[in-house]
Amino acid sequence: MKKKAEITHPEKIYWPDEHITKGELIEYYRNIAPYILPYMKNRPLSLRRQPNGIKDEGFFQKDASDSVPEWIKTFEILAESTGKMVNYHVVNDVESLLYIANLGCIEMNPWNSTINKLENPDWVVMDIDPSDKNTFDDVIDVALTIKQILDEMGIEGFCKTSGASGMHVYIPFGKKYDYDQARDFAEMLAQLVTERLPKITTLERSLSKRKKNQIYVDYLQNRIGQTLACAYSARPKPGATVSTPLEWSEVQHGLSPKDFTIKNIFDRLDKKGDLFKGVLGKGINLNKALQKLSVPAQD
DNA sequence: GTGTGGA
DNA sequence: TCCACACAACGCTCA
DNA sequence: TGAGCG
Repeated sequence: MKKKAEITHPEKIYWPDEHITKGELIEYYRNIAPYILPYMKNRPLSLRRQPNGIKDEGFFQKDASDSVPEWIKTFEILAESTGKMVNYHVVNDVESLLYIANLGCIEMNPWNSTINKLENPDWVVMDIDPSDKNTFDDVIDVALTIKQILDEMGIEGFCKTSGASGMHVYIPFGKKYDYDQARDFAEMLAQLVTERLPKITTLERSLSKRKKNQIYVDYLQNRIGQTLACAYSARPKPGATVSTPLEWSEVQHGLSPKDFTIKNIFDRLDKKGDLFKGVLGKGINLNKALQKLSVPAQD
């Protein structure tokens, strides 16, 4: 059985403004594989496919078709709402990654948990999702406020650009808690953020009810089956941006998510390495963290 | 992006 | 043989 | 039950 992704239509234009081709996307994933695979390994994958490039709205795909090659790993999960089994792709190696990319999947969206422990996420994620009236400096302020709260709890968080207009802050959970606990923790964090930044943040999910210049702090991404763009995933956005892990010292006004692209990220990785490693670490002690928050330090 | 079915 | 066409999500939340 | 949302 040969493990070899066949690449079709490499000359097809995916980013017309930049004249970036499908072949260049495939090359990006071939080179980024050592960095991105740890965050995709053994996770069910939601595919967002845009086989006609980023100007096309594309479609989501969860169920691997019957025609999936036998060397591609898949994993069946019951979809509660339909009662049907969904056979998810699982990408554990570079050839599988290239197979998925060749389907026109620009953006990789893995679950927050792995197939051997589906109910227990590896991390909590805070999704900072600005309106188009916010500046990226607003997004930075929200990320720094989350960082401040995490500092007060004595726990470490990891920040990345989403590659689009927002940022993601990950907190390692080490498969020690379930999705309900992850969600409750994220909701509490989001609540604290809106208390500290009431002018620019909201927990209101409905777009029509949100004030125009408010950032939605989305804690509901911490549910089974929910996905976000993976660290090091390309995004179907102008400039061919990449969701890029950051040092906290870089998270300051003036930073732009457009600075990190499939063309230039490798220079950065050569210098800084994988800043997201800790996300897969042993995970926080939830009780300890919550105690620190409710009992202010005495001195 | 691919598999199909009818012209 | 060619091409038009079908098909490729889920789950929560709120009204 | 259905529309909205990510």
